Formats: sequence, structure tokens, C-alpha cells
Amino acid sequence: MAARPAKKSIRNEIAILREHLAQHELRVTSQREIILETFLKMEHVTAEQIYHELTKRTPHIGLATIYRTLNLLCECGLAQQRHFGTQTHFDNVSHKGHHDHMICTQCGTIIEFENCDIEKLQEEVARRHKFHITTHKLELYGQCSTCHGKA
Amino acid sequence: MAARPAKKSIRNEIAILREHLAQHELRVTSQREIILETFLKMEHVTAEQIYHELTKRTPHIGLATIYRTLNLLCECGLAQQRHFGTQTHFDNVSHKGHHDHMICTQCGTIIEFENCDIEKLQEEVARRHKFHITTHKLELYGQCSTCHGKA
DNA sequence: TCTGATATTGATAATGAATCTCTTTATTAT
DNA sequence: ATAATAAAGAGATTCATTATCAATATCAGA
Ligand SMILES: [Mn+2]
Ligand SMILES: [Mn+2]
Ligand SMILES: [Zn+2]
Ligand SMILES: [Zn+2]
Repeated sequence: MAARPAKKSIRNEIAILREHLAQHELRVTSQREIILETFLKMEHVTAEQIYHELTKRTPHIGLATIYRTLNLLCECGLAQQRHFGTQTHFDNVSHKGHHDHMICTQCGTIIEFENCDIEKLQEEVARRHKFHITTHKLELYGQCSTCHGKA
Repeated sequence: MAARPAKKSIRNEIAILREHLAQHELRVTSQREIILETFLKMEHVTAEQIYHELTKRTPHIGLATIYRTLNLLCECGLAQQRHFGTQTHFDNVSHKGHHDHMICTQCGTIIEFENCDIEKLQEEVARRHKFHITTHKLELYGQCSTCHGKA
């Protein structure tokens, strides 16, 4: 089956994926593009959520393919893995820069934020220990504004 | 089997555990105290590591008991769960306050640190979003001083 | 356009960490 | 010491994720 034409809004991400595939002698498949398209429509999504979304479709796409493709998206920088709860969530970072998260433990709402001052302080702490930071993870857990105050 | 007398150095932790057991109508067992003793000797330990350490001993202690007891230690504030890699690590926080971690992705070394300024900035960000923080997780990944520069 | 080499898929088996079940054993209040 | 029952240990079970492998799709080259 030939890959169908991409919607205008996700052309750039499709291009990034195809570029990555070309550079690694991997093939363009309809499954990979459909999964990317679905991934871009959702926020902080799990493999299961994408699988569930795609079960409506024909032809049916297997769960293993979802996992394989999500890992592929991580490799080409479109996605990043996050471990908020028990399952692994995949975060769309294609046209968002680096950011961190606040997670409401009551309703599950995820708020994104970025704070340069915190990152500078992290670098300062690392320098003191002669540690060289490549990535970091900052997660704030608690209650969002609507849940705070409720039983 | 009666619980054997605790070494002087961990008397305080044993006392905390026994206090918690008493308050919850749980029983003092030799397994619980041996696991606590082993836990306190190691840093950022996994259930498997404790299990491996204790297989040398008689009587044999089951893996399920290790998991059950480590969860117990979390409940009475002696331990805290961390998710550095794929497995869950248990951190001794009995006579350390809250702290965060730098993890060397090359040799696995874990450096502990605390930084009030970062925590203040976290509160500030949260306030801006009307978010109420209960806990947080800050992990810096990269290379430690000995690994940095090596191939 | 057709073909062959081979990358990919999907169904399913396998894995591994963590938990649950259930019978036996240990603890503790009386 | 005894009875009530909490806990241990062995092993089954769960659940997310990865591996296996035969069938299929892709794509460079004829
Ligand atoms: Mn995000
Ligand atoms: Mn620590
Ligand atoms: Zn909420
Ligand atoms: Zn190192």
C-alpha cells in the first residue's frame, strides 16, 4: 500500500520522519505515517492509547508496530519518552522546545512549563560536582487549580 | 524465630519500624529486621539486589517478602522509591532529608544534592499556574567527573 | 513496469518486574 | 501453653514491553 499524502499541517513532521528513514535505509510505510499522524493529534500519549485509537481503522495495525514506531519517533527527535505513572507516555516535542511538567495526582492533568532560571541553577549545581549534564527530568506532583480544595 | 537484637548503629531505624508496626497491628519478624538492616547498608538499592544479598543467608527469604517489606519501609518514611532506570530503586532517607540526584549514564554513579534555590523557583512556577506541589522529582543525567572525557 | 533482495508487519510467544494466592509457619495477646 | 491471625514462602499471575518468525510490502535496479 502506498503512503497517502500528508495533511498540510503535519508536512514538516512527515518530512523529518522520511529524512530519518532515508538516512538509515529504513522504508516509508503507511503504518509509520498513520501512527505519526495520530501521535501528533494527541498529548502525552501511551502506546495503548494510540493502539485503541487505531483499532477503528482498516487495515488493522498491530500493537508491536505502535511500539516500534514510537521508538522510531524518539530516535528522530519528534517524540520523547516520559514516565509519569506506570505506563510510558510519549511527548510531542517537534515544535515545542524542551519543557518540564506538573502532574495533577487527582485528575491527571499535565501542565507544561519551562524555566530558564531553574536550568541555570541545575548547571551551577552540576559544575560544583564536576558533572556534565546531557538531559534532565523535572516533575512537580500535586493538585491543579480545579482539584485543589476539593475532597 | 525471635527477632535478634539490633546493632547499635541502626537502633533508631529499628525503633521507627517497630513503632510503625505497633501502630498498625503488624508483627515484628526477623525477616523485616534483616531486610531493614541490609537496606541500610546499601545505597539506592533494588529489590533484586537485596534479594541477591540475602540468598547467602539462612533461612532463605523470598522475593515477595523483600518487596512487601520495602513497601513497608516506604510507608514508615525510612525509604523512598525512585525510578532511575528500568527498575525501582529504594533510597534510604532516614537520616538524610529530601534530596535530588545526578546519575552518570556511563558508570551508574549517583550523586545526591539539594538546592533550596531550585525548590523556591519550583514553588514560584507552581504559584503562577495555581498548582499546589506535594512532591517533586529532579534528576540530572550525564557524565560524572571520572567518566567525562573517557571514550 | 517487473523483479528480487530485504525491511516491515502482525500474531503470538516471551520476558521481566512486581503483585497476588494460598498453604504453612510464626507471632502475640490472653 | 493456646488460640487467633498476621506473615512468610513458593509459585502462579499480571501487565507493559520486546522478541520471534512467517507472510507481506517497499524500492532500487533491470
Ligand atoms: Mn510535554
Ligand atoms: Mn538518594
Ligand atoms: Zn487536577
Ligand atoms: Zn560515571
